[in-house]
Amino acid sequence: MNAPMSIQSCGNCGLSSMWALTQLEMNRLGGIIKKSSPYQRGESIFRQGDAFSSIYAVRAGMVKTTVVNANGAEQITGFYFPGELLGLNGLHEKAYLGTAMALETVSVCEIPFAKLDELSAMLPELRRQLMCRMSQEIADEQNMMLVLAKTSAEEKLGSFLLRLSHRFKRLGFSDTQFRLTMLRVDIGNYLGLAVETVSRTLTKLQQRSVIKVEGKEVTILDIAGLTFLNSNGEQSAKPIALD
Amino acid sequence: MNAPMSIQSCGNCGLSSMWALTQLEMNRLGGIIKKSSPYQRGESIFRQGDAFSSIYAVRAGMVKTTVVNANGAEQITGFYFPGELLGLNGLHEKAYLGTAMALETVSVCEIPFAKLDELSAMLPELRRQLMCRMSQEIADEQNMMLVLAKTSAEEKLGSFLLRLSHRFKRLGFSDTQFRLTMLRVDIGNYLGLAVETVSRTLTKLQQRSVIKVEGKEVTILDIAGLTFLNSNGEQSAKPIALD
DNA sequence: TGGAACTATTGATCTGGATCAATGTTCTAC
DNA sequence: GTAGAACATTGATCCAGATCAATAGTTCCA
Repeated sequence: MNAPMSIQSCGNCGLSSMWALTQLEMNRLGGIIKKSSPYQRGESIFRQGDAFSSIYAVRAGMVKTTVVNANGAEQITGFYFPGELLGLNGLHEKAYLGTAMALETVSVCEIPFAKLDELSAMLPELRRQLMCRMSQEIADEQNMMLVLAKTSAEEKLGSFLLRLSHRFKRLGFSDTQFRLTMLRVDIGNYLGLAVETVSRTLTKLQQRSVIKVEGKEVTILDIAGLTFLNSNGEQSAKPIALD
Repeated sequence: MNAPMSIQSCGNCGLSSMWALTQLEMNRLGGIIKKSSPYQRGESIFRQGDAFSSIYAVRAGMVKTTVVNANGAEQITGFYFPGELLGLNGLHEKAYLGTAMALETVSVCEIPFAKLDELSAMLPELRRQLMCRMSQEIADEQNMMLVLAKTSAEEKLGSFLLRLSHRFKRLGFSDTQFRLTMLRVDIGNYLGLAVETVSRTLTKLQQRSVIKVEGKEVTILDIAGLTFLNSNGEQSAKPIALD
């Protein structure tokens, strides 16, 4: 069983399966969705400051979102998988608060928000799904805040790998063997660690036979070991919280 | 000009002014809102794991939300001011993902979510406001992630104080003099710092005449100095991002 | 196919903040 | 009021991870 070279979702924007909409609802939604041509690695889907008009559903490939922080440096705010929504944080500002950039060849569905809003008045399930997605995004970020606030480099990387694992599984891929689409420097940036620390920590976990790392390919050998990590590299009593 | 002993919002749950609804909409919304008796310090409004049924609008006083993390320790996920909404992260799980606890005497409005959802089908502006609030919550948390991921103790505390300052201002209070309702240990927990570091950093900022601290009362003396902090305690070129 | 730029790993050193410890201060309840 | 508990500050020490530096491996394109 090989890890995929890149992740692809199936169906209409990956929404049909994940949104649990009726056929009628899907058809109506389909009517407002625009499929755009694929983005190549490094291309941006929208940019910080652009006027907000649409949210985007990732169809295939991975996307990172970044903001330019106080010092003019780029800070990564998230990685997005197929089926996930981009741009949900721009509603209230009428502008995108960050830049969404393809990490590999990516295709997305553009969903004009005004139309989605109209439609959601008529389709209760769509409205609920949309709110649930936003709720999930809030919950997910709170989870990430926990990781950032409390943990050692090992815990941060452990949680990071577990989160990726869960999301790959949700997409129907192996949850024990997958590809780190993003660069080491991106991981460090996201987790608040120096690249060197990311590298060293991956090596350390490999030496302890918790994971195997070959370039971008990662295999989780001991998921319990990864789950029960604590700041001393010892086993802790309870798993690291997820989702 | 004295700092308030506790913050109180005016109007119907503080929603009328902040939600920009028509009188009709407010009346309809008012019909489904329950006002509960005040909570005393330390009392919880809802608890992690409770079945999700309502969101809550803070009317008066400050609230903290916490989750129990992997090690059984309590981790603070946010502080909430009057006018802000609690429980938005529970939608998709049908359960509250954390505990909301009063930091002082607090009153809230309970808004049953099922009814709010129904109503939002009919009232476009209400629907939009609700989504905007969720969007804002997402944006706010991303901002917090930036603080947690990148910054030194000084930057973290600087950003924290600035965020508080902005929110007090939004409520119509002084943005340069206010009361830290939460304990030092809460601040440390929230920011991923030891209590001792919080204390030392506040002292350091005071010695540099950026702020004045007297117990829970804080005065911002040099808002630019606080804004332009970077990890060296030097001035950086651009302000720390907010909201 | 070569080499320039980018990416990753590993080593050596330094430092900011955690931790441990002691003391001071502010609440709260009786 | 006062005692005890809870909270906050300050000092001393130590270590995880940042930073600096060198090298090795990859990718990309001319």
